[in-house]
Amino acid sequence: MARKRRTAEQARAEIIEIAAGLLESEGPSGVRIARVAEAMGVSHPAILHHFGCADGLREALYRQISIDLRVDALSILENDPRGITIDSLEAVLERLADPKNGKMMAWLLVNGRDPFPDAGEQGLASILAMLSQGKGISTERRYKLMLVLLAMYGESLLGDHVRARLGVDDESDPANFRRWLLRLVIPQSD
Amino acid sequence: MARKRRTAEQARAEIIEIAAGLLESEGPSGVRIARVAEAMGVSHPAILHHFGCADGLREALYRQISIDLRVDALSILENDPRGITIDSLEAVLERLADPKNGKMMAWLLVNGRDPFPDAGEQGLASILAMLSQGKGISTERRYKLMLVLLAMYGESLLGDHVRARLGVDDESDPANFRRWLLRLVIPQSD
DNA sequence: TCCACTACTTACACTTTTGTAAGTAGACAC
DNA sequence: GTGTCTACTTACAAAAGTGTAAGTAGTGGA
Repeated sequence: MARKRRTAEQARAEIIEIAAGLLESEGPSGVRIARVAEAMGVSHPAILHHFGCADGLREALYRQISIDLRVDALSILENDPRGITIDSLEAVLERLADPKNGKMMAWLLVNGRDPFPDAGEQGLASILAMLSQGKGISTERRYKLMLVLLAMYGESLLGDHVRARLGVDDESDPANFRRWLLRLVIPQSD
Repeated sequence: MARKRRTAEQARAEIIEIAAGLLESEGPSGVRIARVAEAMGVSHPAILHHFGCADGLREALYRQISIDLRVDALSILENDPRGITIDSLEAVLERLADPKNGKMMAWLLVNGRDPFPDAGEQGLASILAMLSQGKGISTERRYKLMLVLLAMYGESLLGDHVRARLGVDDESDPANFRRWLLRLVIPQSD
């Protein structure tokens, strides 16, 4: 059989990427070494070669997803030359609220994983600083931060479902909702 | 072997209850007919007898969980003789935000299930009425409702994780947060 | 060009999970 | 009591999923 040879690093990355895709498209039962190997076009022992055992792959997938979820959103803050602005915050919220994140997050949670493992607190801390405007953190401001985070994670998980129940099918509603929320918690941001 | 005989209805209810318990305590891999049968003290074909196949059980479990999630919270509104009050709303939020719901919800979502299937809109509609105070529903008020719902579902799913990241370990914090949130969206409720 | 390394293959074995066939026993009707 | 119904049992079979052993084929270095 024609064989494609990757570096170990490439292979591991590709396997995880495909496993993540299967998780999203087929649900948890798509994350099996035989299924992943099939989707990737390799034999299933090739997967075992790189991850040791089936749970090894899942473990690596947990890690990668939790990293992606964070990096994806926070890289915006780090890369915006103007620093933290209302616009960049809004972009962060958009990423946080992305329904694609929802399924991944749900998988982590239902498997008892911490969705925020051992990362630097950079992201939360900087948002916090924005909200507290250098005056030190009050309970009020912390609640605002939690509200925004929980609402956006809630949005990613079941925003579409809630809108369906409320009979809303305006495509721009999620964006409007995010903007409304930012103005609610940062009043001077009109 | 000593045999306990239930009605078909009782058996199905008991099986689902035990399966739900296993889902919470052992995660998705606990929901297998052999495991459920063991926990219930029957042979595994007994499960198949009532649900046809393994997926039949899971399907029934999806249904039951989505019903329970709703009924649990909304029965408070329906049973409170004073009608909808700030206190009863707060009790609803507490139920919505219960971490036990989180795992169940996550399981529904990661398996592509609608967490709010085909139920009467009673619950949401009555909360909506409370927020709109009979004046008809504005976008502002709908956003407030969505904010509360999404934040509380977010809380149920990962409130504890977010608090851990922010270094909060005050046990009464979730309750305080809920009260703060209600005052934020219903200003006259101090 | 040869060699070492290892990403990958095929073939097989094992375990886990699901499903089936046939029969057993508890409850209810008469 | 006798009989019918069906919730449940045991025993077996099939399938799915995982893991192992041994060998093959790319790739990079000498």
